[in-house]
Amino acid sequence: MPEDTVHADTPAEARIAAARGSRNDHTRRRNLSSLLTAVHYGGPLTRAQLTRDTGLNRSTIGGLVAELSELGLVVEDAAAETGTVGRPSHIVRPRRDVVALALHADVDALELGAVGIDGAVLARRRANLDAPPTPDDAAAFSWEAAREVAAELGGVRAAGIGAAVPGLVGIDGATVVDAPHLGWRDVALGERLRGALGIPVVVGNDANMGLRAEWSFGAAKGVDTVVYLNGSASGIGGAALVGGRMLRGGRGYGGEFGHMMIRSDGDRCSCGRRGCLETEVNAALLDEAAHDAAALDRFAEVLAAAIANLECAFDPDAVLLAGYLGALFDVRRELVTDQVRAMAFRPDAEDVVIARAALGGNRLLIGAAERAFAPLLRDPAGTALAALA
Amino acid sequence: MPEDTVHADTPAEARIAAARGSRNDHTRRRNLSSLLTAVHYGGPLTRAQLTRDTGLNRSTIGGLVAELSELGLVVEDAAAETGTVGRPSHIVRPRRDVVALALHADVDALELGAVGIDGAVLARRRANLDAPPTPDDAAAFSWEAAREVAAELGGVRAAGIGAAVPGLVGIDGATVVDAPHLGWRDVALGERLRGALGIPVVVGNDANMGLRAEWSFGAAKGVDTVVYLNGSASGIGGAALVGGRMLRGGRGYGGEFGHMMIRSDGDRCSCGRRGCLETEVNAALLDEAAHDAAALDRFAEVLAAAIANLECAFDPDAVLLAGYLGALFDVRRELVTDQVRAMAFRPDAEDVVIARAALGGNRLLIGAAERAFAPLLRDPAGTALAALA
DNA sequence: GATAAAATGTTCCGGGAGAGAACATATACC
DNA sequence: GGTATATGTTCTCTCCCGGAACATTTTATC
Repeated sequence: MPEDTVHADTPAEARIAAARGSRNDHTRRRNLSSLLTAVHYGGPLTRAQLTRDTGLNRSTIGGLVAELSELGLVVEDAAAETGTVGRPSHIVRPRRDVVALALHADVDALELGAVGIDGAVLARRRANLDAPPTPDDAAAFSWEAAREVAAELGGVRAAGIGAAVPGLVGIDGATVVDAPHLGWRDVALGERLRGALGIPVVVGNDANMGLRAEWSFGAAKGVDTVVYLNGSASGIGGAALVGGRMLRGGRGYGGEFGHMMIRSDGDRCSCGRRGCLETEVNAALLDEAAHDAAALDRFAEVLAAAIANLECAFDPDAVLLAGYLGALFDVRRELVTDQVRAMAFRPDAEDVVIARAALGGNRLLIGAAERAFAPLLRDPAGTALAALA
Repeated sequence: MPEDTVHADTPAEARIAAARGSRNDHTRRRNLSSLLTAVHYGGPLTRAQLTRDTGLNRSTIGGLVAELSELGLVVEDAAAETGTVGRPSHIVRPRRDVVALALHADVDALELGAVGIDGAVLARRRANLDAPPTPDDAAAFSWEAAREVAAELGGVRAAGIGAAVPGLVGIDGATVVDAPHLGWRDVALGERLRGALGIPVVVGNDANMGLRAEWSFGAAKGVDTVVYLNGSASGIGGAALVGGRMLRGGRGYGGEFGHMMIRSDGDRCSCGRRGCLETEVNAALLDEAAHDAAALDRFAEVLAAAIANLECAFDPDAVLLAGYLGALFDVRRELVTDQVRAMAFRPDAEDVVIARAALGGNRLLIGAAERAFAPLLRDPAGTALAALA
């Protein structure tokens, strides 16, 4: 074997899963997780539906729902009118007072929201800024805004806080490795927020969280394989969902499609290379060309080339466009679609749906909250909630 | 929401996993799977090691190993000398008479092998061809070669057969959608082989199976996130392992990095686009330039650009090069490595290992067999083996 | 060479978890 | 109002793992 053969210190995920033995109580945990996850994504569901969806026995579902109810995570309503024969089934719904906080740190604003476990944004605070925020600004704002939001909502319990940042975030979900537009390098934002708020923190790249939101409640709800491109003031962010899992990468830097080379003789990019997607189509260029049809056509073609390349690599079920790329797509929908299909080299290219993202201004808050909810969804009985005074 | 919002008919994998309830016997299945998987990847292991690795109780391991032994999947040897104090632990090893067949259909040859569950290629048959094989050729050869191999080995039991094909294979793992170099389109190879051999069949893209082999037993053993590029007579095949899972894509066509655009003003490719990696570096060009140092440098730079683009998208732990790309890398190792690092825009670029694939001529047979073994590894007690006369 | 210590195999019992049967309950339909 | 249908509830059974107690086998020590 070559000397530079790679061997993992820790076995790959698949092997960990294989290696870890399964004990009897794992079954319970998993089933509790199944139910909470089901009502999280699917909204209020009857116990009968849960029985069918999970394949578990009625009696088991009864016990599980009772436990989730005792944990204060769901409530059971009496059945509404069903329209069908037979005893009506209880309706299980996630409790709205179980929330996650979500912070979005952007170049020109800080925003914090409280998101219910049903995915609804319940309250929000925003601070518009003249200069990019420092990590201290972010922590101070979070503390203040969290207090206000908690007061507004009154007696909610939080699973944690998710923070969306325009930049590279380490695989640890805590360190902002490089956020050039904020001027942050190697910032331990996780620790900072944890210190300020005293609840679990998870930090992530904004594009990743945007896609997560769209996958959970938006235009790509439940789709297995999705490529996502977001155009914003801080460049083009990318993310991908592969087989139902977020593409993370070895260090957490996966999905940086903004620096995909799209024109080998293009302009020099801030990253040092030439013809990156982000230098070929960006906010400034689009603003300049707002009423220049030919220029818009050109940009649309560049976007189409990028999408074609990504389809090549990922063979996605859907490609989602957000921010100014979504706007560009809206005015050049046919051109983009046709170009992508013309450039696709594989069969069934027309199966790939290209669409604009759906969730608008709530997207990042929802996505960040989703990540904060994740541990609770994985282990409902073993994850503590913090009372938010 | 936009009209073209995508909604999956079947929920994404993560949601299926969440939705499917877990029953008590799943625990047993999972633990049997853990043990068989452990000895499959890790070779002979003592029961004590299995106890430590899985975290299960001694007594439980005893019962599980006994069941695997009764199923004829593993044998227990008396302990060798241990050198440590205490009663020596039994050694559990996978039984070599449990095999998978593997077929590689290439433009100029058909090859079939029998691979033990320990990953060793036990026997093989090869037929060199003047013209690309037809599906009938492949089926007839497989039948004949399987008989010979079975006779040579005497009384083995097969989990199934995996077939590696240079082309697009549908997500069903049975249909060759398009293999241009073989001239196959929409060929139900799975059915054909199943009819000929009467054992379970799984068909896959050759690059995918190559990467699987390298991940299981080769240069990327156990690494979580890997990008793989293979140069062969039938072009450049690509594959990626993302978070320990093979990148499949929505239709099964993921990882076609050979058609990634690398020079926007490049030559026209057979796929209709310009400047695909596969047209910029290929076997014919390399042969021509075999002794032209400047040309080799150019090719190395093209390869580096491709790798940089892929690192951007995937942030892999390792990049593996096989076939003529591996050979090119061997003679221009430093140039490729330096160029990739110069073009990488993110921190820690030097963490990414670029290496040549390790398994040589056994790679595809091992990878195809791995896929055939997968169902058995997932559910040792519930998967039947076929006696190979 | 006998004894102690250490590590592992083996056996048996107990507890947790879901399946399923039997019964109870609530609705629609006739 | 009675019946069919669907669901909730309760109880028992089985499966599976953990853990304790004991047996076995090796090394270390006197």
